[in-house]
Amino acid sequence: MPAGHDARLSRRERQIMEIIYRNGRAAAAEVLEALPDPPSYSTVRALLRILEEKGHLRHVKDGARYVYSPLKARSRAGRTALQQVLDTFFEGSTEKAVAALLDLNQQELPETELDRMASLIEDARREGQA
Amino acid sequence: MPAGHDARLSRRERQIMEIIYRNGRAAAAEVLEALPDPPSYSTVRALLRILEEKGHLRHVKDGARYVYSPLKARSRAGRTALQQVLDTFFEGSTEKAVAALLDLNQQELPETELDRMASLIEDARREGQA
DNA sequence: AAATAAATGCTAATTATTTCGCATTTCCCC
DNA sequence: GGGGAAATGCGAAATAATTAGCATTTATTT
Repeated sequence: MPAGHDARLSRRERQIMEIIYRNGRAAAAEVLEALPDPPSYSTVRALLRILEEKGHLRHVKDGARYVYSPLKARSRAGRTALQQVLDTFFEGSTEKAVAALLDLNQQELPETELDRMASLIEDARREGQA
Repeated sequence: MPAGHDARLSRRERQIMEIIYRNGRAAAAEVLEALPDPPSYSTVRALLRILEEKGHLRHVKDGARYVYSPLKARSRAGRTALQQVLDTFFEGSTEKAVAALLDLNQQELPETELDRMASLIEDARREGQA
């Protein structure tokens, strides 16, 4: 299995998967609305069908329409994606990635969140000693 | 501009960009070696040419061969990629992303690195107050 | 300087992706 | 339960991506 969420996805397929992970789930109309350079409704539906065939999505009926959600849990997909970014851009260094992450939202991090992150690091310290 | 490093890249293009970001720079033969489901040498060269035309890569000559490197600095590309992962999988929450990051390399984080990360958080705290 | 080795340039073909239209089904409301 | 609205299913055309071959250029070695 290669890198990324799934390196084998095509451009549109990946765009759609990202939209659905963001929303948690979505119907064709919502995906269409969120797509850059949006194609037709038919096109979106075709891609959703393909993604389902490939085993990346499933759907449930909600009235007349299909609501799609990812087969792979967001948390697991997120870990995979993070690992990929870590290896590609940060030489596998957790520290460098954390530094970049803190830099992203520089001014908007509330005290309480900083506190919790400090706790996370203390937890990791104790884990390491165990 | 859409998400990811560049959401408009095709599957192979993205694979190649990731390899070059990982290595810093690479010639065709090295890219070929690192590609999953490796195509022919000609194919790799064609894609490198395309990526250069599109403005993602540049090359310098090293003896007979071209050595390619990204036009966009790795640090900047890394920030963009992180932001994308943050928004797609962690609801934009820095805290959740940091937690996942610490979880990835659970047992392998040396004390000194944990110390430095704790300092980073303290720095962010001071920045926030400034 | 010639021969060899190793790289690139370009063109053309195959394959995959992306796209949309139209027929059909499903739901919802009166 | 009939009519309208809104969804899906399917098939097939157009576009984009991927691939490889062969001619040529560039470097290296003897």
